[in-house]
Amino acid sequence: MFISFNVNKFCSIIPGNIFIRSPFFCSSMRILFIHSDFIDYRVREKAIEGAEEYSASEERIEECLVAFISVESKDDRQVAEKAVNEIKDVANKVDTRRIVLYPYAHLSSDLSDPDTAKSILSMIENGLRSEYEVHRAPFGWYKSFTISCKGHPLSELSKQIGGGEEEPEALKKETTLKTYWKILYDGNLYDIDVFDFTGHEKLRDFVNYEISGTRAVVDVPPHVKYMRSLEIADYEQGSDSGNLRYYPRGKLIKSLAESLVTNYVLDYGAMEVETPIMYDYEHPALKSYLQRFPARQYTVLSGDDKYFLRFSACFGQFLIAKDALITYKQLPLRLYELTRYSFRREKHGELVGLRRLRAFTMPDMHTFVQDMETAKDEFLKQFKLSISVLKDFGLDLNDYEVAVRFTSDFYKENMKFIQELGELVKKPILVQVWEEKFFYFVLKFEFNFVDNTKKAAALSTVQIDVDNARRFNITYIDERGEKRYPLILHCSPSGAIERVMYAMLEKAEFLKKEGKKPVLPFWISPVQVRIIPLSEKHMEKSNEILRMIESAGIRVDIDDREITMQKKIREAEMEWIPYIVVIGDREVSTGTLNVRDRYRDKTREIPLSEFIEELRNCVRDKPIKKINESIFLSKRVKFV
RNA sequence: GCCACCGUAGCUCAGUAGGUAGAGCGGCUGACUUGUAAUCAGCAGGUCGGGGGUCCGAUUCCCUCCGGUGGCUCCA
Repeated sequence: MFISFNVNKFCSIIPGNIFIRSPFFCSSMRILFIHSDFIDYRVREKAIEGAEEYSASEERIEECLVAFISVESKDDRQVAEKAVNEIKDVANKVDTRRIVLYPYAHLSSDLSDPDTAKSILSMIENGLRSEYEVHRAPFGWYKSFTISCKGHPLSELSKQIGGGEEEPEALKKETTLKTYWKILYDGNLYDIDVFDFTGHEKLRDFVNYEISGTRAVVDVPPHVKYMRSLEIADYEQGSDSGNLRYYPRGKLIKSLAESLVTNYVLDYGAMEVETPIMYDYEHPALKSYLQRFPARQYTVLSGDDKYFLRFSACFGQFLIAKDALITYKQLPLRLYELTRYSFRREKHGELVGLRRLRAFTMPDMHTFVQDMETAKDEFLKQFKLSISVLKDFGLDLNDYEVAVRFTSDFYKENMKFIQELGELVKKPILVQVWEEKFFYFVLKFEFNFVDNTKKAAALSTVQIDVDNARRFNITYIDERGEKRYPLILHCSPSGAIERVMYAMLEKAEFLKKEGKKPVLPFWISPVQVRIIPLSEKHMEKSNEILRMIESAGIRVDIDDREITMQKKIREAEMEWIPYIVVIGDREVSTGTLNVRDRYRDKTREIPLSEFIEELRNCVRDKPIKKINESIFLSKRVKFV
């Protein structure tokens, strides 16, 4: 599942950092700017044979912009021109007319040959000479220098200038890409600024998040404290940031969530496959694709070979589909994998709890279809599938915001279809229209969860991909025996599993804010029933009841510790356990249970057999797994 | 990636105007044998995130690295 709608610059400006991105893609000139009170350099001795002739021995230039430059192996005239523009840009910002070009090999490990470097430096010098006073330190000499950096915010910058041919067409378009934002409601499209968001506050938060980028200043999102206090997951300092550890309860929740999504997708008609987690940088199909995404992946060096860790299951499934013999009779063909893990080296400042990780678990289904009509039909079905999946996680349409994005061409031909999506959810949705196709897809939706800090995170999503069959050479045989490219739907019916866990925890916090007790859906609660014996003499009866509940496939445990009953109840409540059953003399004699019910927030009397039947109904059609720790609380380890 | 703040016992946090630290919870031991969110007492537990510097002396001041968080930027 490739997900993108915002755009990023191919080469970014990161002050104070010279090595900006992975060197594996294309070469690019590197420049370090220092706005200086002065620079003073002395030429010592020749460093290389091709050193430039130079007569003076010392030079001092006052009040100038010094550009330390490394020319890299593939730099050319085009790069020189860009460099001229960059230097002009910086010179104007710091308001100086005096520029020192200083050849400086140490910014790069992939240098060009000396002749190329000299000619490119000359090109830059000539490009600047008409407007600036340009000084040039000689190339190919060892030099000593003293520099005085002004130290204001713009006085130190590093830039990387990419080669023209390496920059993909699609990325150039980014800057000129036009999009429109609308709200679709009751079959009408409204402008954002005239739409009345009353009663749709979360949608407004989502819209703000998407369009204006405004963010409320708030604390850590509440799911982070729950993720630790409920012993679900935790940061792992021994790994890279964004790679979490899961404790037994978290692992259980995660497994159950994975099973649920997988069951849905298999019922929907997909075939589960498994594909490698790392791929060759030099593979032709992947290479052309990867060029669009600057250094966002983990790199693995194995001997002399370079691999990247997958960021979705797309490659693996596309490479399978490419080699498969597919005929029109077998379409739609659906392949599915639950990627454990997908990897994205998200920026450090972006990582938070379970909301955004560098290693995450992504259910990813690809549906290959013949034509747009079938694609739309599948899109609609998968839209509904996604709603069902999220519902089982306790997330209904009020808990997330719907965004639909498409190209204007697609809209012209499919207005009714888009309106149908709006009618399905019966609430306003955010619409983004691209003037022309920029990504590989023409239509996508996402369900976005807005959390307690008013930040949005995408959950379910489906896209109609019109490009990648061609790129990966995936074909099917049509009715006339000819090879044709299918359309491909990318679908993650839940979004990343960790993100679903995040949404459930954030939703629990919303419940708490409403004065209700935070809780997880019954089927996914790591402990569903806790038995609390009133004293030691009730242990035997407690064990008996435990076995009966357990045999119905319910996760039940027993608090056999020698502490007060009040304390046991308090702790069970803090663990969000749905049902708490105290066993004392009354229960032993009557056989009726007194159940403390967290969903209804009350205690009630119920015969054991009825209680078991009720629980059994709650987990019908849901994945069932055994408890993942000792059933005896006295044997439990505290992980946090 | 940039900027800011934070990192003290297993957890949550207090404190030290520079002289190596304290509470609550948790743990252990003992008493209590309990009817729906914390029974009482005693004990143990810390190279004050890592490294470097200044100083007679650093957990405290400075630098740096790591980790966390917020903002910016960005998000296949």
